Amino acid sequence: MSFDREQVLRDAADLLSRRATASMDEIAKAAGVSRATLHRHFPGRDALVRALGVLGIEQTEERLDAARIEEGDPVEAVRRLIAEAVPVSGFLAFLYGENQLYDFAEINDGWARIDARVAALFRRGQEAGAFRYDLTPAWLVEALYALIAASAWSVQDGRMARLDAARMVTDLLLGGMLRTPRSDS
Amino acid sequence: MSFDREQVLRDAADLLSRRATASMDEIAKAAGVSRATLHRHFPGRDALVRALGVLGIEQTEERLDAARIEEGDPVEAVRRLIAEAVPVSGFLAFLYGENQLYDFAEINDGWARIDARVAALFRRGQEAGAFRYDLTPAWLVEALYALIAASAWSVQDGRMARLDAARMVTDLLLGGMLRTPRSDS
DNA sequence: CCCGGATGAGACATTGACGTCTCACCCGAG
DNA sequence: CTCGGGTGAGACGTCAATGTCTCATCCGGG
Repeated sequence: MSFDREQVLRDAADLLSRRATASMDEIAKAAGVSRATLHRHFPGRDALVRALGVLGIEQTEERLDAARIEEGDPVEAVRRLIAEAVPVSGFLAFLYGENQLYDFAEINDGWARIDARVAALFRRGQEAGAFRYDLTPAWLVEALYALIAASAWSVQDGRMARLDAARMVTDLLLGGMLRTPRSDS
Repeated sequence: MSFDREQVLRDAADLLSRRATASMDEIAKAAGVSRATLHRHFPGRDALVRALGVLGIEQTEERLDAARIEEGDPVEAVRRLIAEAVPVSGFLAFLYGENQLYDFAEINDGWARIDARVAALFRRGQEAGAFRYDLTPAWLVEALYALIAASAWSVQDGRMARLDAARMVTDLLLGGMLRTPRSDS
């Protein structure tokens, strides 16, 4: 049995995003390793959470890059963003829910960078006249994370098919954000 | 100094919905009472959480009743629902985030009742042709809770004005749910 | 096959949070 | 003013989770 660091962190994120109170023993079990092994690789809860945060930020930023959210039509950019974000929704759910729990500068910085990029996309869409003006970019960012996290949990609980997650989030979020004659009234 | 049970529970819900790991000491401080007093009224964490859950379910059901979500135009019923839910968003955020943590039958039953009522409203809206067919009622219920919780946290963090919360949630959620020529394509 | 590194299981010490309790003080009613 | 109930502060005992460590076993490379 060898230690797959990334898979362990992924499993930990999934569990901790649902149960922040999970013990190290429970996390180890969920990840399929022994507590001693978990401890050898992450010497304490803080170290585990830091590693989770760092990897989550890294992967999310990679996905934002892959989605090229700064380019092209903002509506299509949001579609690409969600399509890229959903496979790392476990990490995003952890980061979104847990950034209140731990005060690590590098995670806060990373989260702020991601926030800024996503908010800039929403602002760009407003300036291009595609998105509603009356929903603030800050709220749209918050809503994006909340819906992605919710979709991750629905998939985890078997209430949504994994293949449907991106479409459900996209349709609901974009449907709400798009500027229409109705939304301008 | 007298003990305002409901205010203490409200403060506890606000804290616990953000930090499920908060200690009883931290909860007591957030509620402005001593740990001993908190303990006298809620003899342990379980008792506190049970009381939170029961009060949260009770108040949410009262709000659903007040919103009369089973009556009238489904679009207007969703508006009323959100307007009534936002003032208890702290409890809802707690219930939504924490029903994974504790296994109390009465809270689970209450949550299931609320879920069923809200899902029935979304189904009614679909049958009336007002809401999209391609977003499942289960997803819409999930999204509703996620957005209400997100709005509560935004208000708590000072990123949204309390007075804007209901409108932000309503506009985004309804905008995404309403059936339009575009959504039918 | 051998060897070395990694892992799992579990024993045991440590620790922070919790539970329990006491006492001084406060507050409101009579 | 007195009295009784409630509260805050804090001391102290308890305990589950964590940290530390050992040892047997496994696995992969040479």
